[in-house]
Amino acid sequence: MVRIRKGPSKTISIEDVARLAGVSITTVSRVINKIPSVKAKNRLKVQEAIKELKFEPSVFAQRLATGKSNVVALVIPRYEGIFYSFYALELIRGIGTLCSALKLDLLLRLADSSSPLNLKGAGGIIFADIISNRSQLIEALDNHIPSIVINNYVKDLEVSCISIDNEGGAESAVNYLISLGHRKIAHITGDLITQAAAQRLQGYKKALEKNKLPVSDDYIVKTDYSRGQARSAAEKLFKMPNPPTAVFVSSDSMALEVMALVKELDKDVPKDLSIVGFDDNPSGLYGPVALTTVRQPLVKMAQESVKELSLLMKAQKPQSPKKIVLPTELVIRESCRPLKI
Amino acid sequence: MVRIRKGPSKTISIEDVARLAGVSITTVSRVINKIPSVKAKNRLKVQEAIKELKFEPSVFAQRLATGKSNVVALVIPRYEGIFYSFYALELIRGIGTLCSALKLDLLLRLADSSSPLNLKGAGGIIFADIISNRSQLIEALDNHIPSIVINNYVKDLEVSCISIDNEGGAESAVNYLISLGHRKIAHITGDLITQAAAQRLQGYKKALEKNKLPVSDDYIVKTDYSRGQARSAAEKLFKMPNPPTAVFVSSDSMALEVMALVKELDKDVPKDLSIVGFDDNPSGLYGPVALTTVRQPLVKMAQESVKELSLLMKAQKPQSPKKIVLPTELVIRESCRPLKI
DNA sequence: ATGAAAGCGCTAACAG
DNA sequence: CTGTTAGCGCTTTCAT
Repeated sequence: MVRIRKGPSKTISIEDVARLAGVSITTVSRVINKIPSVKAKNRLKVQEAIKELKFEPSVFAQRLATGKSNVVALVIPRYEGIFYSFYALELIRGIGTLCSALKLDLLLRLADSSSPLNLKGAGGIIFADIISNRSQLIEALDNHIPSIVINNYVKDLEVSCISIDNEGGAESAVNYLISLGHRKIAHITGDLITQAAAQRLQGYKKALEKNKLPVSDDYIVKTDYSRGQARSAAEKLFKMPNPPTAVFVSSDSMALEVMALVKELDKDVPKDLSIVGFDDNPSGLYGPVALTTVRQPLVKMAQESVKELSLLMKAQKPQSPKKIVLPTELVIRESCRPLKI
Repeated sequence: MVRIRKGPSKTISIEDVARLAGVSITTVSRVINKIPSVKAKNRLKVQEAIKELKFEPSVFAQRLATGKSNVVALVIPRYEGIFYSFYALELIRGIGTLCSALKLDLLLRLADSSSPLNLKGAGGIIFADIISNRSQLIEALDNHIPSIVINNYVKDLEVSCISIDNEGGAESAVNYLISLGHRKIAHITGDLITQAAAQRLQGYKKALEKNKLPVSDDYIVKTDYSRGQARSAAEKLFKMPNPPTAVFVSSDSMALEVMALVKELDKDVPKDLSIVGFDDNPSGLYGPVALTTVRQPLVKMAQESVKELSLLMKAQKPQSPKKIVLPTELVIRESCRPLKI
């Protein structure tokens, strides 16, 4: 804990402003809170006094008095596979930008698993992904703190969530491959502890099944989202007696790794292997072969969550939770090609 | 849907605890603040009451009463080249982790240029990079808010800063290339609006000069740190009548792009071009040719900054600022080779 | 349209 | 060792 103002520089308070402006502190408060019922003349005097004194109302006093807080806590699992990604940064950027636009303070909390959440002071909470920290979400809900979950469809709790149609996205990716004539389609998963990776796997299976194609466990290789494991996964696939002609990879960064490996083996993408990623990470654009991928609206999800949360925070009565699933979009570029039969 | 416990949740205050425990609120306050002078018996009663009521003191009331805050604000320029990087994520992770260990709240503020900083409530500020937001730093200093700057050596202000020896790192990279026999060494810079990129350019020049090698502007290509511009830069270099045999690139992610381009042109790293990057980004490890690079202690810098700041926040008197420059380390891998003469 | 006064929940002298 | 009593700076009835 720290002494905010030291020594002689006493904090200027609403009272100083009132004195200088020659009005009551109530009037000053009204000006601060933009309550219309203040005479224009007084309003002006107060505003001038505020400017002259460089007065800034104490958030702590305001919050004490109102019981409201405009602090948004963003809870992100301190989980390597998640945190180290294009995804996390996009999220933070999207949320950070909108928070500052809406004058909300953004509190960042890297959550280690299920340790009790420190709720003090947050007026609202955004849970980014729920990985072994479900109890924190429940705690927040129990305490009636407006909360919203993103990138995770939570169906069994009364909480708003905004997630992404991972299953649909995966399905469309695999359907595309099938439409190109591929039959031997492998899937390199992300970390299945995340809902996104699990859903993408589901989508992959679903597409195969709907097209009456066999789902072989040999063609499904699990990873932790890291490039290292993506590489091993791809190596494993290539060594198979009956290797796939196409692969759907659960993230772009892993897909790029697979692509790199293919080249090292003196093979060609898409000639020898068609690849579809997931994310629409800009990195996919730079290589010699632009990556075909599934675009997911990360920034939109982030921003929607802030908007939605700020609504919840303002609302007087508890709102009925919304469950939003954002659509994805297949972005066809150069990493796939029709299979010659 | 699972129904979460609902009901009139009046905030329980220190007074409720006092009543239940049969003591005064002062005693409760003492227990909360771990002041030893409370009889064991009372302490126990209070602790039980706290547990029973699930009481959590209001941070706002505490801060109002004490004038102290344990909130650390992290100010990051909302600057694409910076923010979209390995660097930003490492920083956030390092700072976030240590803050939660030290029970400090982390407020994230994406700063758009020089808009006035909203100081309210922060007990301390970490400025990550200073890009066109110098006025915010000065504002913080003027208000005697403990502040610390990282990744930027600010020599003309009385503020502690922890930066990285970019110049030295660059110099050692180029020296290494020279020791390998290279004479035609190019440099692809980062965005020179950042101090890091500017210092790396300086280091590059210095190394050449010390070795009596000519510094040619043609060999220095400026970028904004993006992979796209890195690619163009490399293309430009290759098209030169007298192309370089080695290139020092201001970031690993750009270096990887250059490497990719070389391969596309059916040339080889390091046979046809030696490359050194900067960052020690794990991505550099995965390709067929591991990237030689300059390791910078990003996480250490982040963590040191929190430690240092928490000291400043605790200190009663203003401390004399420390200027720390963290060393880098050349990590030799496979992307360079001796030049045949 | 404005002001007086009563809190918001907690800490910090200052007695006892 | 413990309780009483002022505030901290602001919002919010309730009068005026």
